[in-house]
Amino acid sequence: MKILIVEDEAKTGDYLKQGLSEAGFTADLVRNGLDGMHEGLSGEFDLLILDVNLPGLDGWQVLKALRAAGRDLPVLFLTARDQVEDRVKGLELGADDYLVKPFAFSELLARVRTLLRRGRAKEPERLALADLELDVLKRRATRAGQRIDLTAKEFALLELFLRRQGEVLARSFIASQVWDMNFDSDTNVIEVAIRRLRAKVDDDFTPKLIHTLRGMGYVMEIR
Amino acid sequence: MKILIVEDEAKTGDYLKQGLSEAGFTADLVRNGLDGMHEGLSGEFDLLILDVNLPGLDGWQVLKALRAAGRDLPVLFLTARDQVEDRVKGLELGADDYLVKPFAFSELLARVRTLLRRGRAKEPERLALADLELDVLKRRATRAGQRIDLTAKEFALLELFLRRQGEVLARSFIASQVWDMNFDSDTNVIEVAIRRLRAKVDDDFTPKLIHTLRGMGYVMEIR
DNA sequence: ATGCAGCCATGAAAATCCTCATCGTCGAAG
DNA sequence: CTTCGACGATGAGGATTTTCATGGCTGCAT
Repeated sequence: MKILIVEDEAKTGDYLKQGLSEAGFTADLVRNGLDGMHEGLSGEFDLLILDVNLPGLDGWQVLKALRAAGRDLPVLFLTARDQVEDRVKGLELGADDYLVKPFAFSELLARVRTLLRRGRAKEPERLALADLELDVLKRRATRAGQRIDLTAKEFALLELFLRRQGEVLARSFIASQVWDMNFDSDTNVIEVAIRRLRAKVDDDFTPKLIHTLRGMGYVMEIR
Repeated sequence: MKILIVEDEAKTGDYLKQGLSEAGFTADLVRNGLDGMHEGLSGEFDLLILDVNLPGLDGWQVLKALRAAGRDLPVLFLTARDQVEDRVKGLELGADDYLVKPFAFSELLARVRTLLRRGRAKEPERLALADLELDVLKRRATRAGQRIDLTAKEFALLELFLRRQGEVLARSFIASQVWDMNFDSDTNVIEVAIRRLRAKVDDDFTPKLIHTLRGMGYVMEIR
């Protein structure tokens, strides 16, 4: 799989190239938008990692040019800060995912793999149950149309629940997914996290969606 | 490489066995101390992961029996809480490393790999510079004989500095090691972390050990 | 029916970590 | 030597996450 990286900052670019190579991809790096556009038009890449901030031709312009030329490869945007406008603009122009700098490399790798597997996303990825909705890309949740702000852990937990709705999730499973922890009952982080999530997602609404199954774990479903 | 896991709690045991198998090791699991001792005596394993809390024969007894029989394989202890006595007792009995539950699987994997690479530790692993000492196993730091409490990040940072003493560590490198982050200059977490570490390790002592190299990064050394 | 034990919920405090604004300092350039 | 700009230091504030203590509920045993 060939990946093109368009990134002007030397350290970040090298880091990405090396990391992706070590992960078994073929990665090429160019350091400005113009080269990025040319290479991207060549059609030999399966994925494009595109920094928004580039000298000269910026990321948006590169993306626009590629889409205009009918290039359909998946594009992962790198944005400098968590500016909602940036994200939305990128997604509208046809980016398939984005990542806010600074980010963990493992996170990037996960997204790259997802994009390569599923190709270009035609639909924004949305998860929902009853009137609760989660826009995974924009990292935004709403219930009954009301915007809900979530922290990182809350988001991870809710995403897990929504992806597994109707399934009973054991604490050990939740711990391994959300905390990367081998669960050993000497902490109640999970209960507390569930509490926080409930406060935001269930407390002021009906019907309740998060249910406790004594001795087993939790389920998300309509009752 | 064959690894023997002695763990009574089903979930934890299965989790470990599966995780280690997926990482390319051959892992066998037994659920009580007696079986653990017998399998351990068989001599066909390269590493032993041993829970302290076991019904019947506990982890310490198993370890003692193995060492008494002259078995020299590396042993990684799992302790339930961060009880200093437990750690010390385990290490005295001849454990080579320990891990406090709950733990991240990646952490376990890292330790397993270290142990398999270096074999039995004859010496407790200590890092030092001037009158600053760090006992990596006990996760304890002292300077001029005075005990210093460190948080997780502080510990990781200090360990990095001590392992690389005399080397100039660029921010991007520190970020990748301690934060698993792709560094992008829009945050000063590193400066802040250095500040906190200096407050504990350098502020009240002479000579200073952490030095700033403008435009390059930081070094730990005696000046 | 009553009591008990285990499990879970909950609020509050504490710890840790990150962000932000401001200030100081170093070094190059004039 | 002085000035300026960039880089780093620092303190305070805030957000998030974890720990802890307590109390309630459920289902089983008596």
